[in-house]
Amino acid sequence: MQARADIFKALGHPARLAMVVALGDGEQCVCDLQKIVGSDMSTVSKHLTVLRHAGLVDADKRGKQMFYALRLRCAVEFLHCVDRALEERSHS
Amino acid sequence: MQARADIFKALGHPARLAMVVALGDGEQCVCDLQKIVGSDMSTVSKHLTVLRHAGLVDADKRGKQMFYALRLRCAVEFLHCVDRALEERSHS
DNA sequence: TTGATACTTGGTCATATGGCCGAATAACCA
DNA sequence: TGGTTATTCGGCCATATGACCAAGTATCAA
Repeated sequence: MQARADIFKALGHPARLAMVVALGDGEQCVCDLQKIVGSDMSTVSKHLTVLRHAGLVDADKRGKQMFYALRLRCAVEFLHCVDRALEERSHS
Repeated sequence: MQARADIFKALGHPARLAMVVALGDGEQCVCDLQKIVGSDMSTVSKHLTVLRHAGLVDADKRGKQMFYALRLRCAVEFLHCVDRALEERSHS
């Protein structure tokens, strides 16, 4: 149960979730992800470590850049359902 | 993004996730959920407040018991995908 | 081999989280 | 009314998290 919860926990931060959403469109380097979340690169890097440790993303170093790719695609689908729920809630 | 992350965050604790899984089979009172997670009832109650606040569960008081029910059914489906991923990982 | 770029790691610190305890509240029973 | 059960709320405290800065590592380019 802890391992399963760790996956949700990893997604439970706006910066990490935003990165996962971005990675849904394909791999990105840390520098691109940094532009998206807007925090210090060291902070972004630590967030990516969390995602990687949870098995949500894969890392691949090419040249001096590190490319991250989404591993758990179904996270994006669940997010659609979450968005629909938030949508409904905002209408009441 | 914060609202979306809050949903994942709410599921990001083993006790809360276990309760959500249990609620997947139908509503339960706090006393039943307490037996499942095994912590103090006040702790369980606070966890349920987190789940309720995230919109994951609904609460309904009947008599002296409070019944909680799962609202975001798709969480269970996503959990299946998570389990498959953990399964695969354990085989490597 | 010096310098610049792209990351990661370590340190520090404020804030958030999660646990239990004990007290309040609510509903029902005697 | 008084007692028991079910749940929530308010503290309190230890630990976890997240942010930044500064320093370290790796790769490429001049």
